[in-house]
Amino acid sequence: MTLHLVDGSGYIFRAYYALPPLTSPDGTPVGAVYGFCNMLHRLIEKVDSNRLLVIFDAGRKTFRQDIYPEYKAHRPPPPDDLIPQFSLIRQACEAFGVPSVELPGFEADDLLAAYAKASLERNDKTQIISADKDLMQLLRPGVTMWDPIKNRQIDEQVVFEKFGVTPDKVIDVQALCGDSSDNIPGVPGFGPKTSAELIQLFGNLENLLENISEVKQPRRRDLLTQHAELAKISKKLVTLDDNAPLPIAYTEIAPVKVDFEKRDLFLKELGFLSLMKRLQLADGNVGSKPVVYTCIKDINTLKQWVDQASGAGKLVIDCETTSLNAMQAKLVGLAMGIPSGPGYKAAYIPFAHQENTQQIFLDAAKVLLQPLLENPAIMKIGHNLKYDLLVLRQHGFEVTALDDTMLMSYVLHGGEHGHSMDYLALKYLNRTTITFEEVAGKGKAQKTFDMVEISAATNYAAEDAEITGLLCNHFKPELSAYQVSSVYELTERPLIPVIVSMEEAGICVDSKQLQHLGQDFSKRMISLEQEIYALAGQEFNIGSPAQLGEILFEKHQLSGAKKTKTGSYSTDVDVLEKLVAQGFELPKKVLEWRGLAKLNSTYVEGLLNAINPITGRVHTSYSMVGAATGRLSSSDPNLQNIPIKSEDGRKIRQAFIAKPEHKLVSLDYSQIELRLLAHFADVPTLQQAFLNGEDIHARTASDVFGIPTDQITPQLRRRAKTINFGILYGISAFGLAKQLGISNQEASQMINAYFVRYPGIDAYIRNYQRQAREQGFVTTLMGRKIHTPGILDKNAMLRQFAERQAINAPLQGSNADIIKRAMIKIHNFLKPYQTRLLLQVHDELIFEVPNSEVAEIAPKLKEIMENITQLKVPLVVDTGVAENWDAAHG
DNA sequence: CCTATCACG
DNA sequence: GACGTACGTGATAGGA
Repeated sequence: MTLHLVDGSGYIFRAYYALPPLTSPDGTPVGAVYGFCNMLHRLIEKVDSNRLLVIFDAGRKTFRQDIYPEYKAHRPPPPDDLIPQFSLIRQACEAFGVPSVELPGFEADDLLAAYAKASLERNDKTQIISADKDLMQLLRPGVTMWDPIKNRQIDEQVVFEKFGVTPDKVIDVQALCGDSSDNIPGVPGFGPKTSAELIQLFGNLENLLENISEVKQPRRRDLLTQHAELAKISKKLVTLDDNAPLPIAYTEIAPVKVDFEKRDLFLKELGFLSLMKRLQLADGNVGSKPVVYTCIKDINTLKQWVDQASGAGKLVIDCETTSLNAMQAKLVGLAMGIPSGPGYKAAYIPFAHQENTQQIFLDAAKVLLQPLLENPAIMKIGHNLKYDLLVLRQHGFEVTALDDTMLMSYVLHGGEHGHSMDYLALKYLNRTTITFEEVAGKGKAQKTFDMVEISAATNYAAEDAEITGLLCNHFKPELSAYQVSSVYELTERPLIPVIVSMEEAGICVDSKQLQHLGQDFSKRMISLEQEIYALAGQEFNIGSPAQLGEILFEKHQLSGAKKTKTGSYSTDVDVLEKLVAQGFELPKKVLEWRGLAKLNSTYVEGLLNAINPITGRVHTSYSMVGAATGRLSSSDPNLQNIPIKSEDGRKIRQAFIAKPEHKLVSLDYSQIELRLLAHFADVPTLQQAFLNGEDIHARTASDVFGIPTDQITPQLRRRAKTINFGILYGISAFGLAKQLGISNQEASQMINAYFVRYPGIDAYIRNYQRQAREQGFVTTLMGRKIHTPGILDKNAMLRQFAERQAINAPLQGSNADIIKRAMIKIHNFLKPYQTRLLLQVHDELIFEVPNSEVAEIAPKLKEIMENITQLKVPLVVDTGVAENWDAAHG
């Protein structure tokens, strides 16, 4: 039986800093206690029915201060609101049935060493649960260490990366290089590299000190001779005392046994009711055997699973790959789930793990799997199937008949919460899943999935397949119960293959042209920099808002300083433009510089880096659940925010080109959200204006300002345009005033005039806000529900935010519905043609059309888009055909 | 890792 | 009476 030794003090500080400062009903601070209970619970589940001992520091004074008074002397005392929590945390251990110890005069680390020794003497295994580097010296056969933060085993390899030596030499290295966090001196001037090198050569500190003369470098010899005593003291300080007396005898540490009643009483007293409920739900899992997943390593087993899937008529699939970028991901394995009893059984097929054990060849598996995947009678269930489909297509698979649990969650709960599998598993199935980070690590050391051990990969991947199946069972009946079947069946689900095709197609970017642009921008930035430094009277980092704010508002004492919410000076466009209006040259140059910096880093460099080396094109990734309103979002790279407004920006857009013998064709819905507003709010004047094909902003200017259309100046038209957009966003007089640079009063008068001239708008706003208050969501043209949590919040700010969302969401969301339906219809229409849909930018579709098809296709696409639905106003689509995107957009 | 800024509809 | 103040996204650089 393994003994698990927990570094309790480490846990306390981690819990304290990870959580906001909660208080119990009686006002005691309990944030750290809460976090500690959570961690303790996870530990108990992890160690199952093995032995667990939590070890704490007893106080600040230990034998080490007698050796060296400066030891840990510079550590600040614990925060005030943590002090009362120490004893509560010891009570928590007791309440959870976990023994804990501490010993005055010794650190927790010494007790850990002593218990590990006792365990070794009896040939038991010890698992230390801590990330503390000072404990790494204890590693040896039989003593292992687990980092609970990074969720990984700390083995010799990790220790070597940290100290440059094996665990048995760690204390010697620490003695030489010291430790600033514990205030251990070491040899001044020696860092980790030097120390490790010397210990490698001499074996240990004592041998090194006896043979100082053999050290080659004179400086090192001097330092060692001079500070030998400090090194010896340092070694004493870092060496853990495994002779510390054991407060609880080794044999009395019993396996963990939770007294649920006692635990719940404790949690209730501290006000942790939701935690208590969560633990109660998990209680059934403690000590129970985990579900066993199958690893499919031979063709015969695979055949059995394929046959069963065939019989069941449904199959959960989940691809494991080397990358989140589907176009570049290599397929490493495939998890399958098949209905079994009330749940699912699940298996994992490894194809390409680096591990040197038997795996199935992808081509062999393909023979069995392909008929299943392309069979329209067998539903393929997945979570974010768009990704799996794209990966599978790159490996020669075709997949039809889809059900996607992520999209089900999206249509049921859009705006309410996220749609990641881990989150949904916890919320709807009360299941805590293995996270990707748990199997692959995180940060720089993160492994790609092919480096993960097959056994761990099986547990992770098969669990995902099982969870996906269970989520499908959970959500599928709800779709009709909540009347979102049609959005799911007619919009979201059929959109999957459309997006797959778009992402796979990618778009041509002229890299030569981009490089030239980059050079031009860089040159201009350099000369601007010189001018800016001259104007500022010093050099500084122009890209740093902090430094710029300091120069403008402190050094040069310019007026108009505005603070951001963190208290630093704001230097955004609005602020700088105000300064420019006062006649200052510096902010003008900075704005120009910023524009170029943005274009260069985000677009020139960003796009050049995004060119796929194999296809030579740029493949964005669309998120189908990124925006609560039903819009798509685009990332890696984002192709929905390519510049268009500035002259320089348009040059970026010109670099998006059609392939040879093709044209880019852009079709965009003209004023679609205003048309939807005219439709929903039933405003006769607006509807008539759209029916007449009038300039809508001029019309508004005429109506609001009471001036005939032919006398509208560009200035008035601009104001009307701003108020039109303002209405779409849930306007306030303040917002409009700020946007137009007019007084609140003038803005208020404009809004009043708007409501008077356009009866229906006011009712529209009140209607949707009422729906949001009564039902918690608003509904779009095609029945999509967009949740507006916060609409009843007692915090006025949050509530008003939700009220504005309730105004905007039906418009933005209906726009999304319309263009998504158009995309689906067009995708099917285009099957016999070479024309491909490449991009979607919310109200615009961009196609790559062979020259020979342009004349026939362009009008047909326009017709499909305009007739997707019948509103009280016409939908109008503008078409542009050209070699590049800028020219095509018109 | 978070904040400020800025690109788009 | 005060407070904050237009909707929805994603990428980058700086700085703790």
